[in-house]
Amino acid sequence: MKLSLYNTLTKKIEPFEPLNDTEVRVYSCGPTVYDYAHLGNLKAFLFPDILQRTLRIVCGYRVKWVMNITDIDDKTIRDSAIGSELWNPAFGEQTQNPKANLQLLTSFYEREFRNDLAIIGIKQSDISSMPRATDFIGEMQDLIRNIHASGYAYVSDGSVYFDVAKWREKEHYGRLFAIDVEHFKSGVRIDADEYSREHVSDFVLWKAVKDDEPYWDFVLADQQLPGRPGWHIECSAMGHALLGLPFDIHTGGVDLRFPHHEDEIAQSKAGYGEETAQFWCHNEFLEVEGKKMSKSLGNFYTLRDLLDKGMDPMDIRFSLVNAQYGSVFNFTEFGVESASKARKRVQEYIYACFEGNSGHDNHAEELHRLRQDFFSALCDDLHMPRAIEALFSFMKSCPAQTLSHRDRPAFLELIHEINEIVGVWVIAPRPENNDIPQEVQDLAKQRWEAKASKDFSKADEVRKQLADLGYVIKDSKDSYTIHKEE
RNA sequence: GGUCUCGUCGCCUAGUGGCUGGGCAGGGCUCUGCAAAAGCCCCUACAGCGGUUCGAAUCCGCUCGAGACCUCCA
Repeated sequence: MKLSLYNTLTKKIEPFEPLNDTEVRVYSCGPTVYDYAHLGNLKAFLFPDILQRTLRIVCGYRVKWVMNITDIDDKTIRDSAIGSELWNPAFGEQTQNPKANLQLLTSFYEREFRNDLAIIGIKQSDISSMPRATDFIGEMQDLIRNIHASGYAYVSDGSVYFDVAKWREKEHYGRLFAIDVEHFKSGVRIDADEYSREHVSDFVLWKAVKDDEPYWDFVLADQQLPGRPGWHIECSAMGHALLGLPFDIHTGGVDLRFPHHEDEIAQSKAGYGEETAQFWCHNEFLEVEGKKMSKSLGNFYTLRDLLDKGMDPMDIRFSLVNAQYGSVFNFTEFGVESASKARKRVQEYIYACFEGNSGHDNHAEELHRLRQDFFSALCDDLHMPRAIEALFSFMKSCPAQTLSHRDRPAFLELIHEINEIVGVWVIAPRPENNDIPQEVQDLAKQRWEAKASKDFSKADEVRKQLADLGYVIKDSKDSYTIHKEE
């Protein structure tokens, strides 16, 4: 099946065709590792996860997915600086060497980030590489030299800037984001990693070293320019080095359209003479309980915050994934509960397909329609809500007990494929209560026997004992299950 | 103030000129000593006001309301 995607370059949903026939190359702007991943990060990384899974499973492409790790920027420097209140002993002992301190902080958060990815079901094995910016300083310097040689960069006070005004004489600047030319201030230089679009200005490619900050030696046209890279240059260099330009799809949050991605396009074109990517795809932000997530509103959640609240990471994944990436998503606790119930219903259906007797209805047609509807919804700009709807509609019209011995394996095969993308279910028979202590299992058995012999006071007494041990018994018609109390 | 998006059943999310979308909550039933779980059934909405049309939640206009960006954020 062919995928269509909204392309920020053209502001249209366009059919996707790979640039070469060996593999689809995807670059995702990854995290700046100065803190734990928050909900918004998760949404931003679940989007390319669903994208690459769809490209592989539904479209049948080989995919090369690169997600960078930004381990050098204003914030990582600030938080790792000597005297920083944000220094956490878990990073290790702070040294007198700024570069070593930076590395201690970023490697800590990078480990945590990789762990968080695993927790929400983004597989390390699906990501072909997660390059660190600091491992590509040489490539960035080469790129800056190229840009300088082609006349679009100049040196000022030991820093190197991109000459946007000059670039605009030749190329369209503002391809991803409508830049207000009225506010364009020619020759104004911006040193910070981020800046207001009201002050579109020359952005920094290389920042001159400051006291007590990490730096790398750099020679540009016989000038010694010790310093460190600007924010935008890393993605240009790593995308070029690892995927080659132009590659197929570049993803990131909507906030990155400008200036980050706009500048990436300009740099790469100026330095490499190539377009960056044929598709630029941006995920919308999420809100929490109807409000923008922010530290000041107190609704700012990291993944670990949510796990501490007792949420199941698979419910969080399902909740976030069951939304179209391009729409603002309202994350609520009730929404996670809803997602949890819905997810369990599907899981019950799957278990039921392994249990009991087969029905006699022929659901081949509905199965075919489910396959068609689910995957075509995904192929329409990753429209997951519509895809999931197809699954529930199927379950409604075809209860598990009615599936014939032929339909059951067919359904399981299909749900397995679906799960290769959604990734929140277990396609296997209901697990035995293996992790339940023997003592608890014995008590549960005693209760069942007492109940069978109509000794209800004994049965209730044993149930009480089990409750004290933290276990709940759920009876069905002719058996029971033991659950650990949450 | 500027730019933009959006208002769909109690809540969340689809749809998009005609055919009662899905999930959660809620109600009923089945099962059951009780409880829980599970399953089945029910629950006819599209902010308001005009207009276009044989027909609009879906197109156009206005009004009201909400949110986002413009400031660090994915």
